[in-house]
Amino acid sequence: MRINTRFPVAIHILVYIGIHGSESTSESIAHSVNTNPVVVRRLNGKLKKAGLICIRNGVGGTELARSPEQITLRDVFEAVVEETDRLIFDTPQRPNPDCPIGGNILEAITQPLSDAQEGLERALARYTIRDVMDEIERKL
Amino acid sequence: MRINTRFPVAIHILVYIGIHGSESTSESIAHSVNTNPVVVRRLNGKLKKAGLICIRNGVGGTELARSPEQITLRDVFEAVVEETDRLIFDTPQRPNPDCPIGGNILEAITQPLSDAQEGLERALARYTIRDVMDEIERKL
DNA sequence: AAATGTGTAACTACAATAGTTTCATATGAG
DNA sequence: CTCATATGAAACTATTGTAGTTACACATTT
Repeated sequence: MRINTRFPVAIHILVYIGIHGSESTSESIAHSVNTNPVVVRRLNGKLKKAGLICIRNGVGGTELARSPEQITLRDVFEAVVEETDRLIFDTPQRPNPDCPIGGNILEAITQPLSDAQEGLERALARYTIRDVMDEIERKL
Repeated sequence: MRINTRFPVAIHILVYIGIHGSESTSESIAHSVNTNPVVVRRLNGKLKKAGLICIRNGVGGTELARSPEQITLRDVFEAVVEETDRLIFDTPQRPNPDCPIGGNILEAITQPLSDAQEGLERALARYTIRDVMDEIERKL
């Protein structure tokens, strides 16, 4: 598999910003995630690029670019998953092209694999950052 | 991400066996996949354990344990995905437990993540090894 | 100008895993 | 029975992805 911890951490970051507002610096977020501020900044860069957060350079601080109920987990997923591994399944490097099966297998499984990913993303689209925030507040 | 190439290769193996029948040895399959026979044997072990194929020890050879239209890609997925990474998303090692968010985030995202995986597997369940075989034969 | 936070590059450390080698074991053919 | 051949499994290497870290230039407010 290729999905890594970036996705759950990105959710964590957005929830943190959703709760703490513009006080949120990469330092304070990193403290909650229990990681290095640079790791947070790298993810913040992706979230910003995806239009999910606004970052104030210089003085620092971060805000959600839209309300938490308008940010779905699918949005987050698409923000942090690299272009290169948009497909969560790796396909083997190079099946034998001289074999009728090896030469066609990759194309033959394209549809099922992209269906699978679509199924996953559709499920994620049913949850928002607000839902996660509520779930956390419910436990406090 | 954690899903690796095992899943696509496992599909390849089953399609190969479906087409070539009991002639299929780890050697001949490996040739089609363009990998090492031991890699194939490792996967075969999982497929056998999952009841998808029968392996003849000693003399060698492999067969599907049931007809290709009765083997869904979900069956294959579940056969090759390790128990330890049943969840395709990693969760970060250890968010800060002293932070209200860090201490509850993992639980709060459990449901969405398992929904996502269920969505993925449900999509895979709609395809069988037969479908992939047909798709390949259509291209020949 | 000083203080503080972000952006980014470069590097290290670690983990997962594909690939490989090797050999014991199982099975059928001669 | 013995030989040839295939599988099963252990052990090891090489590669790759990535989290973590360090360091520093740049931006912005006071």
